[in-house]
Amino acid sequence: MPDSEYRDIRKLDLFTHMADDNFTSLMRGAYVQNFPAQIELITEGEPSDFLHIVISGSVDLFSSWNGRETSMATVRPISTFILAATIKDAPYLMSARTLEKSRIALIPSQDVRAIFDVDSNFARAIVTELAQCYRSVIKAQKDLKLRTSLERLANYLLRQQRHAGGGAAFELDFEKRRLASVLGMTPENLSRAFKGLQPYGVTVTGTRISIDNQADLERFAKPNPLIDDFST
Amino acid sequence: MPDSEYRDIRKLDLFTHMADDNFTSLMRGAYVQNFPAQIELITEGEPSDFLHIVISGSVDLFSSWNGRETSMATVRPISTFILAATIKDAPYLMSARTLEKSRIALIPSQDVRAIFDVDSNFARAIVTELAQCYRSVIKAQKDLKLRTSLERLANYLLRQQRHAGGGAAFELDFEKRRLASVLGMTPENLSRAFKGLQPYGVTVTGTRISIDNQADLERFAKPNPLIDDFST
DNA sequence: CCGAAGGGTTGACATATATCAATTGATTTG
DNA sequence: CAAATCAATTGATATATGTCAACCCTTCGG
Repeated sequence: MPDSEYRDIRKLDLFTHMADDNFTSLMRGAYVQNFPAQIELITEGEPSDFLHIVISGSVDLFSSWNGRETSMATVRPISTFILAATIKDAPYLMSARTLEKSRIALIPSQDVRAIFDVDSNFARAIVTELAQCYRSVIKAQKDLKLRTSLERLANYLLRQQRHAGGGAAFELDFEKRRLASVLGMTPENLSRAFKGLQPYGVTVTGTRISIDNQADLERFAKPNPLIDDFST
Repeated sequence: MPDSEYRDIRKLDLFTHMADDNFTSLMRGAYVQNFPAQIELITEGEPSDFLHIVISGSVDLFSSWNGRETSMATVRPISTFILAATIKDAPYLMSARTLEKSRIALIPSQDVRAIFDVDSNFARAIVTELAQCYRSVIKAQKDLKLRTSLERLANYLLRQQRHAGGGAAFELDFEKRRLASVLGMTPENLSRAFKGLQPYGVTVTGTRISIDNQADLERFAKPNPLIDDFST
């Protein structure tokens, strides 16, 4: 693993406070691999052998049941995924596939659990990370249960706008079909939802979104930090 | 706090492995209170001052947005709630109200965080608990996104049946209106959904459910451990 | 340049779900 | 007991969302 990647991983909240020895030992057992797009990295139901870290590219976490499939989240660099399964030594609840060419580090789960047992700084970091993940899913659940698809899209756009720097125009960082899945609707419906937001000053050109009337859209979307603010 | 309650709390996964001193010190700062039914214990958005433990009775965790409200979960004895907010020292994402006369222990959040910092067994237990909570919400999310309301009800009944011991007949442990909210539908729709399950051998009499044709219902519900098994 | 493939869009339609209003039935309360 | 509540149900209807098929448009490879 190149030194710069090593340092980038070390800087993750999860690893930054742990003892040097332990970090080194974790990394010794890890390996890094480049994957092409559309590769299924893990499959739900399988035992959780590795903690994954996305170094570059992006990964879609999705889930299937009875022939249906839904996108649960997208993981972007640099962050980990399936921490909970690793810690609990339980089967993956979600599958993961690369969305593009991606570089992924794999740390054997048993190493993570072993270091977790001896390094209390690491254990504490894991607590914070899991609490964060938990709260994110709760927010997603509130979004799903309390809002219509049009409201979900409107609030997604406002979040994405803020994430992109706050300007009136910005790019979607999803393919639309997957955005639809993330938002819990069909691609056809997403298309109509974009039209449904036109009266509130939303213009779409390909993946470029322009919010022409910020106040109007916000009045409709009614964003709420307890749902839309991912930092708390 | 009576001795028996003290011991019951001590036996919770969360507290069972921590040092005696630390547990005692946690409990010293705690207080226990009896609440009547329908009392709002906490309100979403408020700072998380206390970790709550339900000793008896039951508590509904719910959330509101734009005049709508939804039930997120029900907490039954003996377990804790809002651990994540306590740990992160972040605002509650959900409100909580007693469903019946309930006895609740309140542990100051800062005590929990302080002991968490010095007792690594406690920290580890918190990790396990949070990982469990996280996975439960992911399952709930899959349930919501991948299933129709009829399928959710069918699978809920199968889970509840198992929880009640596996017999063909059992009691709902929810008021129907709240079950509807938990399952993400209206009470009217729940009523119709019960009718919709009649062809699969489900009989409803008040809160009593009878599953007359187990195989039929399972064939329709297609239960899946990665969604319906709460123990993993 | 052509044609195939695939994402995106659109329209017509089907289904699922919510809403509203009215009624029933059980439970509580004076 | 009777009145008052409130949950549960039912029917009629509206709205939201999904499905299917067709088409458009871009991209990519021969």
